[in-house]
Amino acid sequence: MVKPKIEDVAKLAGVSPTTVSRVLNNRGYISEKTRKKVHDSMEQLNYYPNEIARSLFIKKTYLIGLIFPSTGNPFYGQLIFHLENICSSLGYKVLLCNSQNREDKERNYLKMLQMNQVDGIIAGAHNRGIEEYEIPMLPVVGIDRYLSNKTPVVSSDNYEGGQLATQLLINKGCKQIIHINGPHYLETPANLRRKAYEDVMRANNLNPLTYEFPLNATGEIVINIVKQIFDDHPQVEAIFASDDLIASKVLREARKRNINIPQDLKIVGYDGTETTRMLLPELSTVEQPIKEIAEKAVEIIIKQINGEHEDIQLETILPVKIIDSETT
Amino acid sequence: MVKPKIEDVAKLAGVSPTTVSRVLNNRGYISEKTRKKVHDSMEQLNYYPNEIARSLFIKKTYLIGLIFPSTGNPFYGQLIFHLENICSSLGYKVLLCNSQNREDKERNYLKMLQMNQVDGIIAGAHNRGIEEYEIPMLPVVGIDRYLSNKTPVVSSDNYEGGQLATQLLINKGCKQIIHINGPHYLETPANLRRKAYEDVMRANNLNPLTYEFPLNATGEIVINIVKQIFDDHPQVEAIFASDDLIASKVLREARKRNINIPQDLKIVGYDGTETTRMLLPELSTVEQPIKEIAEKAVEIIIKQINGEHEDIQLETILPVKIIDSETT
DNA sequence: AACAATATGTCATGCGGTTGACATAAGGGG
DNA sequence: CCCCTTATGTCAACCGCATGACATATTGTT
Repeated sequence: MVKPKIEDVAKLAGVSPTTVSRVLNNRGYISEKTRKKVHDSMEQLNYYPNEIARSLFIKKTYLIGLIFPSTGNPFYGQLIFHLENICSSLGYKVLLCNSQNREDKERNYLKMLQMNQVDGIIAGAHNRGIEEYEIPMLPVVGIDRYLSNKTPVVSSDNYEGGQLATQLLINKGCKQIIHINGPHYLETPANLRRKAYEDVMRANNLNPLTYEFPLNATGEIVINIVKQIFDDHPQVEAIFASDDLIASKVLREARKRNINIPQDLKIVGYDGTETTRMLLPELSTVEQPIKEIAEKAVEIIIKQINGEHEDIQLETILPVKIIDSETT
Repeated sequence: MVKPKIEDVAKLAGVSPTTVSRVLNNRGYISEKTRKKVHDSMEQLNYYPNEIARSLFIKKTYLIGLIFPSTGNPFYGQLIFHLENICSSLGYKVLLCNSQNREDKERNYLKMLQMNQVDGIIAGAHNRGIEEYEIPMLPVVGIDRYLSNKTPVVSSDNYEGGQLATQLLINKGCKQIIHINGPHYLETPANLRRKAYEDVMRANNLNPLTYEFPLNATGEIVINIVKQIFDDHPQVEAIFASDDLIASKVLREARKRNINIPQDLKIVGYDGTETTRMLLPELSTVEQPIKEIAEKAVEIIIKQINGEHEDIQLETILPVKIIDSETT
């Protein structure tokens, strides 16, 4: 029992292959009677049109490649969930790639996606020095990453997020506020969080101090930096971490050191994913509009795919929301 | 500038299309000189072999479909990460499907995957009454779900997990132990957690008591049930939740009620994902071997794809590990 | 009765790549 | 010098489906 093809359906229905194809694609004149006959035969044979063959002919796969560091990360997991969801509702399928922030992987995935003739790529991972994202004729959208100077980017308002977080802490009377961020050299809009923090600090005549952790930070590395911060600055009043996982480490370490939260130390994280909000609702954080980011990204990629290049803006920035919870 | 094809490469390299194909597939005799010429031409033209065309001919796509409720969930997010990772290392690509536990979605995805000629499907979502998983000629593996009585299943040792958790609580002197679980009617190996709990309770002359929450539980529903448990049984000594997210709600509510943990109330969750361990390391839990589950599942699907049906066992059960942390 | 609209069939071509059959040519070994 | 191995080319068929061109019926309309 091999897979049935159009020919088999036609034979069973007593019509010509062309007629079956016409039914499948709603082309030309088809009577209700034969339409039914054909559909019945397809069901009986358990026939499913071969999308591969179809794609080859129409030169379109309805496939979109997603390149992100890892679905295991709550932020990317939720983002990818929404991306897939929206794509699926529009008839697009999704090829998943976990780049793990590794340049070699990213390159290979890029190649693979092209070989598989994807209609577009949405990427939220990017190691410097991958110019390969400038792919002639292939729509690409970046999420929180500048992929090339022609690639549209969607991100939340990282600068505003940094402002909101820093201002909140200042408003609550903190002066010694430390920021923890990823590596500086990475050219991502997320760097704006740090810039906003530093700007706001200076505007308030306060000294900014940013600790950096290396990329691909393991939990170990992060906790070491957190410990170091507490050791270096025992009188720190607030810590603004550039993501919730780091913030949770800070929270953990502070509790271990019997520091009163929020009286003696205030903490603000970043992302506000469903998972974090569920597991750690007490954490104050800057919530990213993950679903809206996904919607925008898909909207733009579809526009590109459909050749509507006019009304595509290169940069889309969505508003964030600060959640003033129990750690502030 | 359309996409180059073999013919274009051949022309540029000054050889015949067949020769290019020979280079690509390492067939027949090829001199090092022409091999280089061909590769140079491919690079110059930015040529990538069209996998769609290739797939059509060789009747194999190297695609594997993944159907799970949501990448947003930490457990599935991590599981999918590993699945994709392993598949990718074996030359397989992954089509992602978020079924959201919805029967209609699941059916559509199943159809879609067949139309796209996937080589196999790994599914961890299953609504009762979908017999469509019995797909002739299409390898399928279930993770923690019985998909059909011929479909191999991989899961962690849910019974042992339930035993370990319950026994731990009993060993620590608890008598009033309540269990929270998903709906009973769902035929999943996870039901064994409940069975183990009830068995162990009875074996110790204790009364088991299981609270069920409906499927697709929103955070709201879960927190309501948790509140109800505390209202109904103020003197409860321990709660064993069938996943960490629920356990976190219990923990949260207990703190809100100023119940001392672990002195007055002990809590054990289930799953032990990286995210939970990071955000809520104090939570005692039963850790599933997520990576190993993924490895087994892929191993089995590949064996099926390669037609090695002999040494495939229908049920694979992997050991769990209890983490005795601060909530016990 | 003439004509348009509807309904279906036949046939050939192409999407991009693979493969087998067969031809041809150069070079090396005996 | 003959034969075998190596290296490459030509050609046609095929994978499953879409599509355009064209032919042929059967209806219904005026």
